[in-house]
Amino acid sequence: MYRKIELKLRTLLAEATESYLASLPAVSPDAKNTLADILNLDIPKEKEFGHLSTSLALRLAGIVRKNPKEVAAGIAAILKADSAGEKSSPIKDIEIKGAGFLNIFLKDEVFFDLLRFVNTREKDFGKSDLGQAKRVLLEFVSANPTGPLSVAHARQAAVGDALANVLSYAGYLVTKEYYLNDEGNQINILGRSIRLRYCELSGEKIDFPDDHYQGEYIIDLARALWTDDPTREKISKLDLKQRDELFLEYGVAKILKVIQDELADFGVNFDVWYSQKVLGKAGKIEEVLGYLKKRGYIYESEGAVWFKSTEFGDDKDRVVRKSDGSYTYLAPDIAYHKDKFERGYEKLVNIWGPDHHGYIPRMKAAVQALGKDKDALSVIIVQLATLFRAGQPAPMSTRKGQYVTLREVLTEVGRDASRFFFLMRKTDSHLDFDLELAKKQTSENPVYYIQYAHARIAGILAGAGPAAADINNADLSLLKEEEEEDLMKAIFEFGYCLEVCAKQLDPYGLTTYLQSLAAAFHRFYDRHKVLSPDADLTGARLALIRAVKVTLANGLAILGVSSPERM
RNA sequence: GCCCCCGUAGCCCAAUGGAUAGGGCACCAGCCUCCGGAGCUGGCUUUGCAGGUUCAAUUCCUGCCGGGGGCACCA
Repeated sequence: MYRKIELKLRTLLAEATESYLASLPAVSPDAKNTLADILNLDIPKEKEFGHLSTSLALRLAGIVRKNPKEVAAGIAAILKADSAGEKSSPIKDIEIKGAGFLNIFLKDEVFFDLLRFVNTREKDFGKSDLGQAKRVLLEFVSANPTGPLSVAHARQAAVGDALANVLSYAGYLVTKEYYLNDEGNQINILGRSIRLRYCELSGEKIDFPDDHYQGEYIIDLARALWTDDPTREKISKLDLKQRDELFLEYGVAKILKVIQDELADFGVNFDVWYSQKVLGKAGKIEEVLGYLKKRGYIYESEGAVWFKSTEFGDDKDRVVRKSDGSYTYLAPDIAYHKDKFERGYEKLVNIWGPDHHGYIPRMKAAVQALGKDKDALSVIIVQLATLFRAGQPAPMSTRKGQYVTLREVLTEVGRDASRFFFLMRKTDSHLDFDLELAKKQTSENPVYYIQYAHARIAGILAGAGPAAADINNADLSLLKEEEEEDLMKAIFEFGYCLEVCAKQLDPYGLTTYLQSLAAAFHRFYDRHKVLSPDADLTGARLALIRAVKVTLANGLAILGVSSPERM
């Protein structure tokens, strides 16, 4: 709905601008060519500046060497003349303000259509064709199955899932994928960690190395094997290599199950779990190295095999096969990304933790070595979330086995609050997560503030009786109060907000949007009564608040937060 | 050594290069005969420093200061 209006206005503005340029005596051909780049359309902060605004004239002024206000007046005059007689034009009025801003006011009908659209289409409200059905592979979390998920993974999961929803609404075809590092060094260490704990239980004296997994859960896993008589019997008959294999496979399977359950309880579901082991078994690593070698991006030095990533802007070349013959993480990763492209995805989005940010240049290099544009891969770095409890930061450290888990946060503050809080800051900014605030059921807590607005509307609609049934035939022209207009504008802005989120590959903007929408509703509610003896006005207001409810619900759903009818 | 994030009011944070830099907390003063007071209204004080690009910089670039975090033939 927003997108439809936006595209219409863009067309009208472009046409008017072209006519204006044609009317000038001599204009460099650049002016017309750059039009698409400089034609911005924004929702201004101040309502006196219209529903939508463009600084097109300011940008164009320099190119055509004219006064910005003059340019604005020229374009506005043509635009007004063009849309005056045309019924399909959404423009009610255009004003020139400030240095040369073109401020566009939309017809009331646009907003009435909007309300009817929202109340009819409900869950579809907010969807657009921005993504042009492009296939996107969104890979996130992808934590090694060597322990329960941490708070860092929790934020990545919240961001990834919400972003998937944002992109789906924006018209992309999104697949959510978890890359499972189920072999390699860390997994071998996991197997050995369990074995050592097992030996310990059998009474053997062991030396548990620092770089092994220290967590309690390793002991629990070992104990489960030790206390099961048939299993213990079976293990005693295996040789050392077979034992290691058993410990490793058992550990991965159990921990993977833990991770999957945690994510499911967090409301995050993946479409694909992609195994590194399977990738390797299919020979894709050798295949991609051969492919790169043929293209001249592979060489040997110091006994190791190197990928010439400097060719594509990386600081230094990177080892893909170590001098001991084993692969680095990079080798299967290049193979994995090649496979993503081969599965038909045009756009790859990876969500990584901050410990991987130095990894971006080499992965971008790999993508280019595979013959793709470097923009075919976007990497989003999710900065760490620091937990606070009563003003004190809670410690987190993956290696020491002393970290706060997703499970703990989930248990303490619940799914809705935790998912919302993880999204409250820009994804690549640090986030302080206040556990006490997240648990509070007051207006200080933004989740409750928004959900309360939703529940409040549900309460009114429930109390409206038969008046609510005929919502789409209401006379919306009765909505004339300032707070009513503010609400309609806020609903209109939903599509704009989603578009910005999709373009920035960051869902966090929705959290502030929803807070302001809820605030606009509470303000309206405080000043005007929905249910009144005036049946027509009641009908119109019911239509309005129902549209608010749908918008809140859609926004919350995108973030993975529920929208309760009662609280 | 290299890299990433952040410096906005007493505190926490907004602002896709735009117009008078927004909101919350706290503080002070108000609002229930009325659809949920988990709400609303009014008041108060701000862009770390120095340059640069631009018609326009909180935003982009360079340097510095301060805070947080990360990286090495680990994943």
